Amino acid sequence: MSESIFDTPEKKIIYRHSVSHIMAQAVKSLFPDAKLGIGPAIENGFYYDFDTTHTFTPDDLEKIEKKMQEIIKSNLAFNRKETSKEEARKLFESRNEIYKAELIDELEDGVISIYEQGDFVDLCRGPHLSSTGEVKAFKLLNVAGAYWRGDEKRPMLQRIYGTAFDTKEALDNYLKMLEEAAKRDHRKLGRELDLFSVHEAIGAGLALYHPKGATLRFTIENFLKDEHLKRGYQFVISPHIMKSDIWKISGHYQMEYPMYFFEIEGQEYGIKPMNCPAHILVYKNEPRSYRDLPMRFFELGTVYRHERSGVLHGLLRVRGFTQDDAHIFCTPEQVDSEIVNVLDFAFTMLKTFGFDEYEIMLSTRPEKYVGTPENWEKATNALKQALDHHKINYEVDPGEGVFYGPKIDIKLKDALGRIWQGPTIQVDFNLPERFDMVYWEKDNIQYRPVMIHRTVLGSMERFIGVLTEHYGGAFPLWLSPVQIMVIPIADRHIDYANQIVEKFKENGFKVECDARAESVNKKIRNAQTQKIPYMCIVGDNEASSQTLAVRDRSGKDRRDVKIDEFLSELQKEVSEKK
RNA sequence: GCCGGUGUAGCUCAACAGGUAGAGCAGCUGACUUGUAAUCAGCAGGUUGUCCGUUCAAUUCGGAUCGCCGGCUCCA
Repeated sequence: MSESIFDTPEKKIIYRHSVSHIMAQAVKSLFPDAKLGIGPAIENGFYYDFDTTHTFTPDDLEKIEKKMQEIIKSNLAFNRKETSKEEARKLFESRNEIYKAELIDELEDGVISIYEQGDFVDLCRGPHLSSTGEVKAFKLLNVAGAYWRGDEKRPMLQRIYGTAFDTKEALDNYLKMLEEAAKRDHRKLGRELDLFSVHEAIGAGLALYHPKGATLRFTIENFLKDEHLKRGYQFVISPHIMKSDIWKISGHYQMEYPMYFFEIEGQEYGIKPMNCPAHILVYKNEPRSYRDLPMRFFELGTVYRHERSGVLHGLLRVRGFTQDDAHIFCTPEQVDSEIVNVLDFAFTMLKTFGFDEYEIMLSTRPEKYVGTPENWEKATNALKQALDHHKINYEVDPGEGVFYGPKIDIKLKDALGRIWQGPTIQVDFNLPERFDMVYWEKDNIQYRPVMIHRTVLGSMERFIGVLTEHYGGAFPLWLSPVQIMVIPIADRHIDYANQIVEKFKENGFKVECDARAESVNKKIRNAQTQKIPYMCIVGDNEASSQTLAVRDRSGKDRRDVKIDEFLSELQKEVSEKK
């Protein structure tokens, strides 16, 4: 056993949870009317929810921090007490803690533990530190609204977030890490690297790709298309608007899916939020035999969804986005192998793009569902087996499947560790039914095909956003929108620089020439801040010997490099996608 | 959508307690022709997000609205 109070994940939780109690005590002493919500430890910190008529300001956070310091200084013991449910209820009701009383009501009968430090009492399972004086370093970070019990129909409380460490240095390092992460924010890099923009005049959640952003996207899309062809997918293309009739068949209309609707000559149309109905109609366009299956239809399908204004976030959450969408129609027997293949596809893609950190969730049958329990069981098992087949660690998210089928979600992290859903594999029993899809078996009987919805990147927008943060804007050569910057030292070297540029272009590289009448230092600095992988600086030496001076973005500098040798190096690097 | 914050030049930021806006970078012009992270000088650039209100006077105060930021809820 270690003496440290902060060296395992469990101990960190105890420590931070204790700090959240100290914060709650401080808040109660400064704002006695504040009612307590819940106050758990979370990854990298803690929070506590309060219901009070006072609105917390940044100044308040400082005051609360001061109070917390006092509490820590007075080294109050955390005392555990056990009591009955009724006693506990009485206690918290007498203190006007209606939220705690509600929590107690939902606890099972029996012993209930409460924790006290000084005059502060909290319903809590514990455990805690032994006394407040053990806390060495903490900081309150921000205040945000949060619905009581995460239910938007219930009151909104004020949540104060904070973090705590066992040393001042560790706290400072964490705060510094947050600052560094903010520099990798794709919204900041998107502007600095001239990748994309959003405009109030165009609308929230609607991104414009600039030439460099579009180049990056095309590179990814071209690669995606090739990979899909290799894996037996066929391309389809569908329109952006479709009559409401089809959204009634699919059910989006009745379930009030957040779509945009409008009218043309008295006929109502909806802008597609999904591509599936179109793909289904391609399938249904003629009779299908078991010999045709599986059919895999792929589309870079641009969809629009009315996302609520408060959820929009750079490229990571937008209202118009392009999914790398495909629908696989197969026989029940083919489901297993199709899922294995899709998972393999998704992981191969993530690996290619350098992602090694992601979370995988298997979402099972929700309360409201269509299809038979047997089919759900079968599909869920197919998903499980595919995960096991790839020896993948995953978590089960019980009841979080879509109403039409279970799914596997792969979640990617942004620079700050926030989680965004990327690739998804969903088994669907609903739409084949609603659209009355069939195929003819050997026995000349019609059967219902199984449908699998899947993306391997998620959406181009979200993927590019996460990818930008992942690389901090320094994309590997094959993805870089500008791969090489040629920098002539003086005007007399521009001709040679242009020859070099042509040579690179002929070989399929994305190259620019900085022929401005600026200093070499400035041009290098510029290319450097643009995170361009290679700079070719050319002056008298290079022009006379037909060579290059190559500087890479790590700052390494090589002289007298032969052009053809450099070209083949570049080609190798691109083909390796490193 | 909800809670809180915020909105000044293309970008990053100034402008004491209301007195009608300033810098650096970027841009343009000129000079310099440069050897591995910012050459110098000049010029230009804003009805302070928008609308309404309070006031002799609003970037500054109040309201509404739009956008953005942090959360919550919801999702690729």
